[in-house]
Amino acid sequence: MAQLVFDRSRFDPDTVFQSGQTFRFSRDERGTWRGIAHGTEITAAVRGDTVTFEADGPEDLWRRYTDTDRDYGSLFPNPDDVLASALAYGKGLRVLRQEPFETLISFIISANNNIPRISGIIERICRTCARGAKEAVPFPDPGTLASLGEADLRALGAGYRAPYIIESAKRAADTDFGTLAAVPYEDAVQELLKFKGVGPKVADCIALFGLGHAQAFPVDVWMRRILKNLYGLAGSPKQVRSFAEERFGKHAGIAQQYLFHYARGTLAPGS
DNA sequence: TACCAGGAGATCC
DNA sequence: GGATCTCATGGT
Repeated sequence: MAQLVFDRSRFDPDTVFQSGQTFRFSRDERGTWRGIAHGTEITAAVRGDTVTFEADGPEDLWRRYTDTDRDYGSLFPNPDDVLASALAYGKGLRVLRQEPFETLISFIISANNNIPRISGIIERICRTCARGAKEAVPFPDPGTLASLGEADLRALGAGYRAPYIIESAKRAADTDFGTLAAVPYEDAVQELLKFKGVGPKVADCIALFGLGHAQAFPVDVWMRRILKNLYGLAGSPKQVRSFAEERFGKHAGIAQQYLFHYARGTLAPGS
């Protein structure tokens, strides 16, 4: 059993697990978070300013998963006013390093969808693939998921994304995600775009959350919202990405996660 | 009822 | 290359 103890300013489960990058965690009455990642059950208990993170497996895996060895403060030495506010607002937020296949399918489901529904669909998929009554069920491997029928996935609420999920699961079975994590960001995105249901935004989410490409900058409705309202920039997703690359540098994706969280917490929907 | 949600595919030019 | 329409589903 690996046990990691953090100050809440370094890893805050209340922020990380509600930030829309993972969909498999929930909080109990006592404030303890439970979920599953890399096929392993995780608990993260909050007591005052101390966070105790526990999971089976090597400590290295969970240090990498939580991205807690990296000093985010040093990544943005001279943030502009907006980013400075977002960094302060999201104190304790981290960009998780998740399983590529789970990230791929989760963000295919995320397209034109909302976070509570995404979580529900994923949970039902995991439960269906597990066929058991265990409390926590892992995310299925590509072969198991691909063996579900399109009708099965529609019955679980996936809607028109059902065929995308099956096709992409089949393709993932023949994909070496380790290689995609090692090649340059642009090359990884080109490869990810070959999956059905993966466009520019979803490809960036997979590159950032699943492959560790910190320069990936997913542009969604919230990002366009914050760039329009707080930066006065109303351009296409492509223009927004080039602005982000210039403004936030090679760790733009980490800035993006803070800006996303900040926008959802402070800006009005539809603004 | 119409609109929205961490968009993408298909089809148009 | 960009503009436009449609795509399930559940919540407001």
